[in-house]
Amino acid sequence: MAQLKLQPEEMVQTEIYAKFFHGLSNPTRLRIVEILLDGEKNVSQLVEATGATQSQVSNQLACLKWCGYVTSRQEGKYVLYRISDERVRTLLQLAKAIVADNAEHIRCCTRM
Amino acid sequence: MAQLKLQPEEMVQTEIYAKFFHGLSNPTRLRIVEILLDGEKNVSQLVEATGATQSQVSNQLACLKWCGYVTSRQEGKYVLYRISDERVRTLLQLAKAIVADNAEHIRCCTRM
DNA sequence: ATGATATATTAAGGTATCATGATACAAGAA
DNA sequence: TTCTTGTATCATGATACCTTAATATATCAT
Repeated sequence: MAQLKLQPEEMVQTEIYAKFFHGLSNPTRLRIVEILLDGEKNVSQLVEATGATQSQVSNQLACLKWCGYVTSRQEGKYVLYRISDERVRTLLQLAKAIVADNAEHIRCCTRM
Repeated sequence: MAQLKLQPEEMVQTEIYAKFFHGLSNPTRLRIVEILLDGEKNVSQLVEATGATQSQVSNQLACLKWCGYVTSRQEGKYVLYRISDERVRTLLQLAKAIVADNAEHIRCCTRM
């Protein structure tokens, strides 16, 4: 039996944090976050900037929103997304700094 | 067609960072990292502390090692693991701080 | 109202990841 | 050597995740 998804009530702290990190574990989602760190964007702009499909972007934005990385507001027919917490910028910078000395290692990882 | 794993050469920066975050996206792996932040441990101690199987712990340690989170050294018949970069502690603290105001949101996330 | 554009949601299929169990490897003791 | 303990690897099966395509919803213009 593989990993069984827990019900919200039985999810403990560690699982919540793991889920939070999972938010940044997908290249498309991470790219979206990076782009939004440059400023508020609507979905079409994100589609353009990422090269992903509209459906993909919308779905990943939903994930990011659930995880608390982004918030959105409607403006006319557009929906504008932005980073909800400036500390996300620091988080990414820190991760990049840590990765810096290990990039080649991670690149070659075949275990996940 | 779902996600196709890229060859190391064609993996770009964003994918490397995503992979790095993926390292912390599994509860068992994250727990191991948290435990190791308390000090060097051997595999058996980690099995004991996490409640996971030996196989599971070894496998996840391999992932964490590839990602550069931990390093290991042999000492007699034991293999001791430790956090390879103290900044990982900061990374976790920062993540927890960001999550703090969004825990309930993340807990209920059904999109991933 | 209808049509056009922007975004969200859903279902289906394929791939990646994970847990399990078995097995292999390594080091020390007898 | 064999036995024991500690650790790593591998194959299998099950679940989770991602992508795609279709469809639904929303807003604005006509």
